[in-house]
Amino acid sequence: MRSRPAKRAELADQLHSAAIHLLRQLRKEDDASGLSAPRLSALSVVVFGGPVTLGQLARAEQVRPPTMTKIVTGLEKDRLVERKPDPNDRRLTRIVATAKGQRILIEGRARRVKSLTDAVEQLNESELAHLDRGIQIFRKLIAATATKTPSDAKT
Amino acid sequence: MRSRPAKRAELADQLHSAAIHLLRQLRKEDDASGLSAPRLSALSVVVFGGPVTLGQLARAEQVRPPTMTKIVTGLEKDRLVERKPDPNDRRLTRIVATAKGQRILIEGRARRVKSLTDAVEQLNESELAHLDRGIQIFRKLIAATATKTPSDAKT
DNA sequence: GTCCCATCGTTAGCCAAGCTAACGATCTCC
DNA sequence: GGAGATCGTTAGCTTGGCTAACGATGGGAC
Repeated sequence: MRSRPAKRAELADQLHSAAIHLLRQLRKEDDASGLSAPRLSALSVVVFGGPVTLGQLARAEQVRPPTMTKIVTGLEKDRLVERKPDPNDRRLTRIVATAKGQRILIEGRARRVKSLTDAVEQLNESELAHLDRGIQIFRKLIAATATKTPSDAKT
Repeated sequence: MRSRPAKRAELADQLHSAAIHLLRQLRKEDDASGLSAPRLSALSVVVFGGPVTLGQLARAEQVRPPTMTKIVTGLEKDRLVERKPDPNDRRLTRIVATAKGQRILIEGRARRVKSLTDAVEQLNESELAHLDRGIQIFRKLIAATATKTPSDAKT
């Protein structure tokens, strides 16, 4: 009894669909925090990753520099981060989180995933363990797809 | 050794982050198929859900009617779906998939999740089983958050 | 039968987030 | 010191969200 061949593609598909619907769900929580998913994610990198350049941030978030410029500008308007010119290389822009940014990140993130957290609370021990293992695999998959140079097929 | 209390929030957070990065990854595959995630998802409902009204489609995809109008208009321009007036109730717009739409859905979906499928192929039996279980829980969580009336906190 | 209201989808107009192309400023290396 | 690389921004486009408002249709109440 080998692995059912069709099952793997199915799993990938289910994962895809699940991710879409999860994010749609969570987007509804954004109103309260005022922090969209991209901003929350970027702010998280800044808060935990210390001062980073805009380019590093763009690479970390896997978007193009102009996109990250917009996101950072938005965060800056809300006083959540600050741009600081690098004294050694003035082409670079160091981005640091403000105190408000650090506080809002924690609160906002918690609020955004509140309904998800609530749902997780309902799980029993066994389910929790399975979820844990599943997420590990999940993350591994994402790392794999990321390194698989997605658009190389054209080359 | 009880469940570590912090662990649950952490898991929710990891799941959130993982979903964001997965979708960012997959978005890169869109170029090839020309089908973005929202269009793919809506087309899927039309193809497998038979003729549906625009309102039903909007509810199924959890977006507002005007948003779905845009998405359907986009799909219609590409000849993937057609709008058909309902003969019994002329307020309604029945949306049906064209033959091309059905074909493209299968191909596009496969291509979009190709890198993910590839990654899944690399998993061993044990990992596959864990992923399977994890996804079941995952879907259960999403269903739970959906019914938990996300924005009721304001009421 | 004729209003009155509910329902449905669209239009108009806004915003966020993604992209490419092009540019100015800066650094580096020869 | 000049040439070319690197960095971030600007400009301009697309898609996909939203709300508000509207026209058309349907269904009852009277």
